Amino acid sequence: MGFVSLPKLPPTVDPARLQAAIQEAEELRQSKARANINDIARIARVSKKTVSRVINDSPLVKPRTRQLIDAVIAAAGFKPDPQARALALGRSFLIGLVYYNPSPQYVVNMQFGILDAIQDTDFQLVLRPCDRHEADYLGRLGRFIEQHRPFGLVLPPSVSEDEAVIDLLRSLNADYVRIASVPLDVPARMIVTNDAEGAAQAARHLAALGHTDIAHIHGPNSFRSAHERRSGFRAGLAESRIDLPDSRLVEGAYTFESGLKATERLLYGARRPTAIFAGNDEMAAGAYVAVRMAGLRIPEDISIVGFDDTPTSARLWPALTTVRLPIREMGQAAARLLVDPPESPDRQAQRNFMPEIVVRQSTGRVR
Amino acid sequence: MGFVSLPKLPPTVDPARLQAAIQEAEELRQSKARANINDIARIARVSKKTVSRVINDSPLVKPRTRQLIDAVIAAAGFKPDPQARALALGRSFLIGLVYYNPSPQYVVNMQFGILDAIQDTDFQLVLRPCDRHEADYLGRLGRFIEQHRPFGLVLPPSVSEDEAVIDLLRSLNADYVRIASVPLDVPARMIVTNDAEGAAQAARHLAALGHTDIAHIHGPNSFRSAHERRSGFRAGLAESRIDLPDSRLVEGAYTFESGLKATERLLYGARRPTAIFAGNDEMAAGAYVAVRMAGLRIPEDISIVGFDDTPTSARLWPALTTVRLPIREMGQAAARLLVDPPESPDRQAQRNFMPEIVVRQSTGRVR
DNA sequence: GCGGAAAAGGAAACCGGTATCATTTTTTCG
DNA sequence: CGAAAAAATGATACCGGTTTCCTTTTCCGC
Repeated sequence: MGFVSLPKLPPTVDPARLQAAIQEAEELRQSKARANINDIARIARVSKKTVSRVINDSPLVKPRTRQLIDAVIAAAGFKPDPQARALALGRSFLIGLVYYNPSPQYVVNMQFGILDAIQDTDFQLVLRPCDRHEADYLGRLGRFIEQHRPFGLVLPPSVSEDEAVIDLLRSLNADYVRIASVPLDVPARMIVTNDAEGAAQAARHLAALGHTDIAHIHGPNSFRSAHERRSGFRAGLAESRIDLPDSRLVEGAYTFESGLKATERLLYGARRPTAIFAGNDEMAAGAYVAVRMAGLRIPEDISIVGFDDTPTSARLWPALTTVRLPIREMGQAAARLLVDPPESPDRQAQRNFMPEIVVRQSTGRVR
Repeated sequence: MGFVSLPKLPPTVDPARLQAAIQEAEELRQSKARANINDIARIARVSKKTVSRVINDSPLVKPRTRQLIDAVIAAAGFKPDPQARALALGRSFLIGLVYYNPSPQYVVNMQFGILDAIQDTDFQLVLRPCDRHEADYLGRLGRFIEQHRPFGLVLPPSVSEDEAVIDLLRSLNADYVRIASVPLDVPARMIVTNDAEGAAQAARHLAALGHTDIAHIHGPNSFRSAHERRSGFRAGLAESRIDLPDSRLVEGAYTFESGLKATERLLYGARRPTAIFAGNDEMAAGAYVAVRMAGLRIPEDISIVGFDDTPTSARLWPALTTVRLPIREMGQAAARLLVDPPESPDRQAQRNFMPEIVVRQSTGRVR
């Protein structure tokens, strides 16, 4: 009769030794403010390199050893010092958010998104606003990167389209993720929003309400999003055979004031449009003021649509019909792309975001 | 005849040696990505400790030596590594902004203020939003501090009043500056705004317009600012012998929605007030919507005053009369208090800020 | 010119991790 | 069973600064 060959059990750590080590680790925790890797190594009776391997999930540690070290780490409440790791690794645990001066709502949402993603990790979010009109804005950014060696950078729209910035980052070998309305880079470095489709939805909505005389206040021509939104809007209108002549286009700067001025131009032109699609909510807010100053009503006299769905839109009266961009989620996805290891399933996370129209009270049937 | 005793010239560094060192430093700059303190020491033919002394402005370095080392540092483009300094010093160069979820406008302004102050320094701004309603919010904050040993923390109103947070910071020996409407701490750790006086200005403005039937939507009772603004407003009205009975007070939450709800309560009460003072701009924006939904006009039927002067106020229509709080400047002052050495003249900078009323179009004479 | 104090500077350890490479242990297999 | 191969671990240097403590210079009055 033969012996059944039992599957070999993984050799387990000597319980007595484990207990003793845990005991010692807990005593350490009481006495000393903060355990370091040497303490852990001493208590577990291994070298600090082995502890380092455990910390970094190296596969070269025997399960038995790992179990012991993990127990000691937990009992001692040890957390590796980010500063020391940063020094040794030659890169810090900072995630930089680089932005020009967009609407506060937008930045704040993006910030929250990134913070969601790095919650409870060693990563920290640092803010790097920069002024494109300042002569040395690239120098500033470059010095920051050389000095602090951030783990990665998130580039929201507008910065993401600045090739001078990208060239700088490449030359400094810095990791980054670009957020834009068109794929400007390899997929691993991009979060893409289909702004064109969002704008088309706005167009369909206005068309369905019977509007035919429609104007569009677009963002600066140097912004890809302005392009995408304009052409998407035009395409959406074309589906209903509505024309968007150049005379119905006004360029704004994505700011409240520019929206106000642009709307005034539209209102006092030859024929007043019955609907205005603003390139973002800020400009839509400006349009509201211009319309009111002209003594007109929203939406009875004129319908207005925005883009972004920042909290502003719900604060306006009547509440603004707008195209929702999931900014927070996008920030989260961008940060994950930086932070999660490439083979991680999270790394496969959403990289394409589809805007969606949110119908509120600023649009109505044409009279 | 006596010799005129000339003031002894400080011994100057040997020009030849200086030139040679600068030359060498510049070559280094070309060749190597990044100079470190050892390179500087070698080129200047001093020990790294002496270089360290120069970096840290120690008075124990002879002017001649300092001149030489400074020249080498400049020629080599050397900047000490913040990570390494942080490790050695046991504290990082991070300034943490800890906040609950206030209005985005407020946070963004505060962020800009802090960034103004740490511009071109090694300090970085990191964001630490926290949710007071989460069970472990103190634990999270504590772990952050123990792990990252931030240089200092800025606590805007509301967090600044949370004694549990303060106790935690004290126990962890963390440096902080509190921003609040009353002096809660030693002057070196406080930025104080006189909210009561700001609210009194609002009261005087409304009184001057002939209003006597006035309501106030105040912030949560747990906020000092709500207290200060309410009592300041009441005192300001009292100067004109106008009463602010408890029946004219409604508690809000400093949010848009709460402002809307509170205003509805006021409008549908027994007698409609002719003016409403909202505790902040967000609630004022909510009041606008409630007033509009009730079919009333601003300011003809009802005057509205806000507080903070966030960008929102100018985006409303009609533009909101509000009390301006110099949030950005306050953030700047708070960061300076943390960053500038105590004996620095900047440290004597403004610590008390006086709000100021900004009259726009949302207030008018009572009918 | 000399002794002693003060000023200036340096050697080596340290902060808390990681990397390289050699060494020890374990496994595999003839 | 024993040798070679593979796996696991450790000794030591290193990242780039600061600190401790000791040595050398400089300055001063006599």
